[in-house]
Amino acid sequence: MARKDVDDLSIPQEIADSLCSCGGVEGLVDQIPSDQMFEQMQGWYKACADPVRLKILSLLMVQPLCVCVIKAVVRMADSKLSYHLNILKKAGMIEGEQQGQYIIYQITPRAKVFMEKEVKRYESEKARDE
Amino acid sequence: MARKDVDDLSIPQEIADSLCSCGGVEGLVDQIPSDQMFEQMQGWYKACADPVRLKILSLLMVQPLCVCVIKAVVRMADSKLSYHLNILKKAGMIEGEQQGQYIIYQITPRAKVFMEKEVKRYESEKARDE
DNA sequence: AAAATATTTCAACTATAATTGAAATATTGT
DNA sequence: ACAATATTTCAATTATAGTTGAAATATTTT
Repeated sequence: MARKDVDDLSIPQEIADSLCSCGGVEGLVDQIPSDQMFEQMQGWYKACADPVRLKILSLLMVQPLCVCVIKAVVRMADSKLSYHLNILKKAGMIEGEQQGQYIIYQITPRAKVFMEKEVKRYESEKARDE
Repeated sequence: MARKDVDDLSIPQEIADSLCSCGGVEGLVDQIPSDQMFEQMQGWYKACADPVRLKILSLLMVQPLCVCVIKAVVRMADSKLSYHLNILKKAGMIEGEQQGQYIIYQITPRAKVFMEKEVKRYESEKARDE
């Protein structure tokens, strides 16, 4: 079965051999996560695919903040900031709670773990490159 | 200076207090990475913000593969696949090398480290949720 | 209850990303 | 040189994401 898959594709011998030893195209697919998982993982990467949103996440790693303080740092129109906050909220990376006149946002524990790891990874790579 | 920043914003007392103890808006900014870093980090998240591209990365974590094998797994038009491969290549997450008739792609070491960590993180979170 | 402040929502618009199919390029086998 | 296969490139289109400014909502202060 696996052999057949591989033969049908007419691929380079080297690739074909190792493909066979891992069970052909079928075996390959068995070794990777499910489509559903890629679908879900994608969400956070989309949310993080913007420098302003990464900055907001970093700010909230320091402490919870109201929108006005975030605004004072990122300097953009209210509605624009609100749009980006909403994307992070929908992705489950931040949560907002009304406190009186203000809405205080905080980073979710899971997003904090993610960001801590990522900042470390990035910095260790940068350090190695120098 | 920091005190002034905070007063100008007229923010909730609780936030104001902790903002002051960390040096006001200025102090806050000092504690987060540079804009340039967010700009650079963004690149990989953009590249990963698509389930097909995540799947391709996972496939290449198993072994280097020619385009035709990747195509056999992800099942899409050549030009579409090529488009996504190019995005991963431009982001520095994969590299392609012509070998005869074929082009063999492989994941870069840095991208492999990233993906390994991410898959682990995702799975440990999923495990905790159950 | 009216005015002030903080924040969000909405609709119109602009910009960027993804898809499509045809044509181009590169390599191999005849 | 020619036909076949693998892959990319291109231009046109469609779809999605981001921006803008005005209006709406929520809360507090007067």
